[in-house]
Amino acid sequence: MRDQLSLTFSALADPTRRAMLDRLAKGQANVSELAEPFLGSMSLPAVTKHLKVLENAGLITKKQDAQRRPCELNADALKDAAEWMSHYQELWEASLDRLGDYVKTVSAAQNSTQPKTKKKRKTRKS
Amino acid sequence: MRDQLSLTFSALADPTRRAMLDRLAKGQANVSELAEPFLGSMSLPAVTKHLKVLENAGLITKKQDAQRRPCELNADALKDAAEWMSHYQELWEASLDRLGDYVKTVSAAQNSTQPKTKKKRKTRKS
DNA sequence: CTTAAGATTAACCATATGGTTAATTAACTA
DNA sequence: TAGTTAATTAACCATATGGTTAATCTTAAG
Repeated sequence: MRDQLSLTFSALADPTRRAMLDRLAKGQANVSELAEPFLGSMSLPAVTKHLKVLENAGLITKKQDAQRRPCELNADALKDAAEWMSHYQELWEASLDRLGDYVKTVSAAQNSTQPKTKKKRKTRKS
Repeated sequence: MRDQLSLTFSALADPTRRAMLDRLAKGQANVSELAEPFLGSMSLPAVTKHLKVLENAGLITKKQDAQRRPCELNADALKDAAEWMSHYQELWEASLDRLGDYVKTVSAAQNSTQPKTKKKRKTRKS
């Protein structure tokens, strides 16, 4: 998955890895600390692999402290992904507006004695 | 990949699919229209599969118009993912602030040694 | 009725992903 | 030195992903 944006989204596409980032958002943690919530459901090498994915995506960095590997979140690596998504924000906000309009319309219709009927129109021609 | 957030991020983790969403952000398009930019590099069934991924993630919907399948963006499906990422925004802004502080520090140091030099201009963002 | 257009499905293949257990490395500790 | 702790690497396995070609389906157009 060559491009950076794909690497980022791919790294986020796993609940274990997102939980690890959530944990790191509260501060540094070494591997066994990060692993602790998951050791009931997966092994330590599996955790190592997840951390490798996050590291390759640039979302975390590992330091060294004796045998420990304190991991640190690099929230900056989320910026490009967030920016990509922000281009769509106006679109989903627009759809929320349309929902709001619909709610208003229904509400108005209920209040009126002669509700306006909406014609259903078959729209041709994209 | 059971949970919705993973489905969404996973769907976004491919440049072809992101390009398709970008196209759909400009309005409806049927499958062959969406496929057109990629037919030099992949077959139509491959396009169908990508669209299936987007559809399963709820990011697009397909209608029917004779043999055509006009696809529509559902930007709303990005909201949860965007919200998840927004929790990290303050963190990367904090790191930018630290960068800003660093730049100021360096700049101040330069000004003290070379009082008449112009301030360094920060590189623009896209 | 036959053919063409638009798209999907089926069958298949190579590689990636997410997990395992066992072995190994690295650094502290008794 | 021997043992323990923290983490990684190796080898392996099952399933998912992203692609292919060939066949199929559906609807429109001759």
